[in-house]
Amino acid sequence: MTLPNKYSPKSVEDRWYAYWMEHGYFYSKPDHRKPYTIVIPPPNVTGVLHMGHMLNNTIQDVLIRRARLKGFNACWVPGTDHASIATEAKVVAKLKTQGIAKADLSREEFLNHAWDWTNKHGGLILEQLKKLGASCDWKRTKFTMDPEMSESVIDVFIDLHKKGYIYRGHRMVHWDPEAKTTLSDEEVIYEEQQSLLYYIQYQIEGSDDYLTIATTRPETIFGDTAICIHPDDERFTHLKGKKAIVPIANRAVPIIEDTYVEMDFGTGCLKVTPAHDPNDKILGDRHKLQVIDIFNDDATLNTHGLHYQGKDRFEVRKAVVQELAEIGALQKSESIVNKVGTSERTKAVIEPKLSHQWFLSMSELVKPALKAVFEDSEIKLFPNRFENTYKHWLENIRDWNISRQLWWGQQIPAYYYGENPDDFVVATTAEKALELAREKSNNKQLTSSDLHQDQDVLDTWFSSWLWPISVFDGIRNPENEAFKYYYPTNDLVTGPDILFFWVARMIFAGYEFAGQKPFTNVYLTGLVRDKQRRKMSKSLGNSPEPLELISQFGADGVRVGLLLSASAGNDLMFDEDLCQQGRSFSNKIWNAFRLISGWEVSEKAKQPEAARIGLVAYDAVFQKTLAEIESHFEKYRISDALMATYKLVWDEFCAWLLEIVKPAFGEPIDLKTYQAIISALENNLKILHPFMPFLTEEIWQNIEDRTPEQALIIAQWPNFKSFEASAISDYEAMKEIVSGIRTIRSEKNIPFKEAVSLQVINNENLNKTYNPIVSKLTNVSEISYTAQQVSGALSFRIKSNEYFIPVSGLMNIQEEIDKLLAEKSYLEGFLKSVRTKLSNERFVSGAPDAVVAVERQKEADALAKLETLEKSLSAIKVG
RNA sequence: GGGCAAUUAGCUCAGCUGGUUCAGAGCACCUCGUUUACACCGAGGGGGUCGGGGGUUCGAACCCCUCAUUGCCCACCA
Repeated sequence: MTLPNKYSPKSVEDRWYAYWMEHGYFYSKPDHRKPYTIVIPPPNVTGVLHMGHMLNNTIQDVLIRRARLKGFNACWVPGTDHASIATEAKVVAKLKTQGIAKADLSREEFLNHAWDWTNKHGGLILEQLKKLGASCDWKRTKFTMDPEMSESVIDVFIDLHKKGYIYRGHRMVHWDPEAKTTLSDEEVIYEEQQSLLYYIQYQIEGSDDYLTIATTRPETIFGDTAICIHPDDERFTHLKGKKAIVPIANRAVPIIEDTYVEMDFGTGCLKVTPAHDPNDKILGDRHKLQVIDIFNDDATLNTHGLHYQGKDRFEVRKAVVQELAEIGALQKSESIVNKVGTSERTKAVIEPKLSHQWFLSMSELVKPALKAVFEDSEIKLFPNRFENTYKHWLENIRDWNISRQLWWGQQIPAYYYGENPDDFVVATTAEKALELAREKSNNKQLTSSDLHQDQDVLDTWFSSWLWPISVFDGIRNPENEAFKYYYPTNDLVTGPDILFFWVARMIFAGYEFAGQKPFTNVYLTGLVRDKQRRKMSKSLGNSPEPLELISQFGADGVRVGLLLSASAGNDLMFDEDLCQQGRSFSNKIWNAFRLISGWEVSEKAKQPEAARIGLVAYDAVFQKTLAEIESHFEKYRISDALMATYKLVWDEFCAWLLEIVKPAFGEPIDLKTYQAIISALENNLKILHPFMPFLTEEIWQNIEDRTPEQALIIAQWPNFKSFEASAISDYEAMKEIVSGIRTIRSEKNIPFKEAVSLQVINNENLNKTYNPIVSKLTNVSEISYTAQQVSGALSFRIKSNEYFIPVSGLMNIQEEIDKLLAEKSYLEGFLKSVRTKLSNERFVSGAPDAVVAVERQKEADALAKLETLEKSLSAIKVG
């Protein structure tokens, strides 16, 4: 068998993915095993894979593959989200390029276009995930608008309405003038902006006097219905009970008094626009003010805007300022930093707007979600600092605006039958609604044409909050086998940006509709940024194309690269060098396999002693690492688990063990060693597999012919065995000796081929078992023991042991002396600090005995080593 | 304005209960090396007042106070 000296992922990855699919390893159905379940955070159905998805899904795949190897029935449910605002916006934009306006279409026609779009682009992202190696149970793929998923959403709406949690209200909500829909509080992002604060003069009715207000939104003067002053503000006592004239609009509005006004901000006078500011709305309610809405749905001005009718709000702002200046009503403007709400999806500046919307009362739903995290520890967040954020949000939660003025989504199952806003019923179908409506209205004559379904759809999150339940059909059919088996799921992996949108709400839904938590552990990943810490964005062009990265470095290389520096909750500064490292690692493993596979095996050859003891020691190191990896995973320290695996394979397996057992050139390897090495390699492949699925399966299948039942993906995780810690420490001491000899060879340019001999003063009574390894790795022909300093030799010291390598020819005595003196002075300093500590009575009496003993040991070691140094110095000077 | 977190080597980050894991890892860097798996390699090496200041303690990267810087979350000051 000849193998290329570089691992080429391209030829391997598709082949193994197809093999895994063909043999159904990803598919899960309930059985006697314990389940391990993850539901994917469903990406937007028309989205494309970005680096955030790569990170997020790599972590999920690592967890799933590991669980599979550990004997769990692993089930990773994939799917997509209909993302109402984003998808509807895309469809609207696409129609626009075809010259079709949404307004010209019926709801049904529009939805047909939207479904076409979804079917065309939908699921592309899931195909991309396959390139990454994601081992999802594709047979369970769900879409939040699948008929049964939508049905669950409607059922839940009706249930909550019955319980009295859902209500319809006339409220001030966040209006996105671009998407022409309301948004929930969470969908509004406040951004700091440099704005101008305008000082505008309003004439007092029936006088030449005027007052000045300060505002950042002069265009809303058309909606002014009062001026407000603080009742205690002595500057304005004379204005009480009077009226002011709104400039341009030339309307008189009352001057009201309210303690809400801050006397030191602006001028102390506030214009009140109840239709366009939440605070003004409260003031307006309190003082029974008129409400004048001046905007159309797209934030152009309506008839109240007079000659500005039909123009956009920002355009009008400039024009109004101009006009105010011309009529002498603009006193001044000054620069100010304020926060402006923008739409999370469209980035449009939000307009507060009064309208009828559907709300979900949160006060009851929140309770079990708080208890689950803070009392029962049923759910854990990683890293746990997010629990604070979670708590704060839950404790201050406000009712959830769940209606959206869109068509793409689940239409609200409310049917109106009368003039009154309360004349509606809620039902799964129009037929049932009619029945209910006849009952409620006491009007048996009502017909279906008298009923009108609410035109709005539900917030996308109102379907995705059911995801862990609804993917197993647990809403409609809670007794089904799959739901009972897989729910609650185990781990959720997602970004902190959707902690409120999604994670918290899934917890609400879990307790409310399934009576149980939806998952146990929430792993919150960081954001993937570029190496200058900037967010990845299309406009900056700093986001690498994931599939290109995969073709460049291999999926395994990219996975390793992403995971190496991604600790939970911390942002990841992505750098292609990381993928480079991942690819190098792939190649290293590949070449280790090449080496092993090239060996000729002899049944007659005897196992060398070096190989025998090397294998024993490696076994202990492997077990120790296995335990470490386990502990890292328990704490969700995935990058640490990977790093421990990386070092085990690269350093311990490749750099040490393989060098120890490697037969001489042209020589065969003995069967016993060979078998042990294969077994060690196989164990390594198992623990590597979650991180690097393709490469490991490739090597695994190359080691010998395997049946589908023997595939690595479903192999058994290595067993834990006890190991002797002392074996490891002796082995580590051996490494120090090897390193000491290599250093001398390197410093003195003694080539490896030239054998040297080693003489040892074994003060430490070091285990000689490892001598064969030392000899092999450093080409030491003979190791002998002595009690005397050796003259004419280069030396190094480990603890109080001294090692000599006699050299023929001249050696630089002064250099050796300097080296010894430097070591001596360092040691003296060290000894002094230890002794200072030990001579401190309070340390000796206060510190635990073990700590004091350690210090005394340090002192003894230092003294012993100093003694050997002194001897060497005098010996070398004499010599 | 309120809250949370971070600050350790050139970069990215560990450092868990204060003491043998105590100043570490990986990458990068420098020197050397065509040793029969791998230059996507090997051997060796340099590099940090643990953000500043104060305190507690026998002992502090770690606990407390304070200042600074950065990031995130929340909040209706026009």
